[in-house]
Amino acid sequence: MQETKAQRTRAQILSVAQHEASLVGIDALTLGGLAASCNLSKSGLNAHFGSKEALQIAVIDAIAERFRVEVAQPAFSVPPGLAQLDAIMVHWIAWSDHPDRPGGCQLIAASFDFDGMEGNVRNRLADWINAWRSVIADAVGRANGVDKTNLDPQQTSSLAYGLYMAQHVERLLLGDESASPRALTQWRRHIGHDDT
Amino acid sequence: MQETKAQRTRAQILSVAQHEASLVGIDALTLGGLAASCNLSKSGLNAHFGSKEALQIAVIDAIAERFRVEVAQPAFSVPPGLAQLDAIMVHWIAWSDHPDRPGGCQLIAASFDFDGMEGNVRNRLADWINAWRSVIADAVGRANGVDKTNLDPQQTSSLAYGLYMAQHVERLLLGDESASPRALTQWRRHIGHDDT
DNA sequence: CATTAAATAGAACGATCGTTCTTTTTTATC
DNA sequence: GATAAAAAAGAACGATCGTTCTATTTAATG
Repeated sequence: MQETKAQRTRAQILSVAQHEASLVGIDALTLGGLAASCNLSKSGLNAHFGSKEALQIAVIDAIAERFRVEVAQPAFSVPPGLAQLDAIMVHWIAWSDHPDRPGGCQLIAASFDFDGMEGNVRNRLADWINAWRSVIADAVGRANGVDKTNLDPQQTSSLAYGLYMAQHVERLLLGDESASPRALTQWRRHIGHDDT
Repeated sequence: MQETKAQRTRAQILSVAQHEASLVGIDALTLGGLAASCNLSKSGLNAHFGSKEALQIAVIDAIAERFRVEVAQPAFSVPPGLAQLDAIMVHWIAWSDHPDRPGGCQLIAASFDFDGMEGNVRNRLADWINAWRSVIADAVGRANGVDKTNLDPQQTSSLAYGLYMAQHVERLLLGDESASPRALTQWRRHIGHDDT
């Protein structure tokens, strides 16, 4: 057997942790609650990571990896241009709205929890946010070249994040089901992409 | 003496609580920590509110009242139109960037903490977010009449919130000092207001 | 299958949380 | 200034947190 028991258990913990983090936030995860959800003892679970901080970082990394598969890869299978910018937002919002994330995107929510903290978790999170920002900005730059547009990469990247966060709050705090399509409409208007 | 001691102490607690809430979040406030910052005992402080939940609601109300004075009133002293929309964002961002809020706007941060919860605190917060959204949307509607523009009130309100949140994260998590002016520039471009 | 190592359970720890109860101090009022 | 009321302090509570240590069970290996 190539895959050891520990690897399987660890993967299961991280899967459950991602689900719980969507509901309560990465910072509010507890070893005890997580252990109960995994039918593990608190110490048995902790043995896989060593500390809560290490667990949180592992959760962030697991989320980021899944994000790469579910959002980045599909979006960048579309050739550069406005259609790619459109695909980025489509898959990004689908990620936030996915049934596996009943409380929405964990990383965006964590941004507001950790912005006033210090430490490794905050730094790892900031690294990821920065990375995805850069990915979007680069896609905007390429779209300018391909489709002869003149979008500011920085500003467009900020706008993407803003629409994404607005959609999160409107949908989950205010219960506005039209928030997601509205964000997508707004994005398409800004980048000047006709969705037909 | 018109003002009783309890009223003064309560006001001081709420003032300190607003400051701490900016740093750690409304949900992470603790009676013990707050009491220490106010040179009060834990029970002495709690006697003013009765429970942590009541304290949190009082903090939200205190923030909302100060928001009304520092943001809404100045913005709506400008006559309706695009200049008023501009003033809304100027004062709103100044609120987020104010030295009294070293961790940024407490209500926006709380939106991501309480969106997965139930209870009175969440409801009070959602009420306030909805109210300010409506205020912006109404201002957009009036601007359309005054300045012959055709801005969608819902979408423009969402955009305002989005740019505001993007600015928060960029400035406080990523350390980007240009985030605030960039949000304002983006807002002016969208509403078509020339800042001269 | 026996042996060793890995994985997990269980118990206990110190710390901190919100809340409650009683006592003391301070404030307001006559 | 005496008196009653209000405000604050102090101690204790049960609960929950992350972490650590030891014992037990399970899995991997020769």
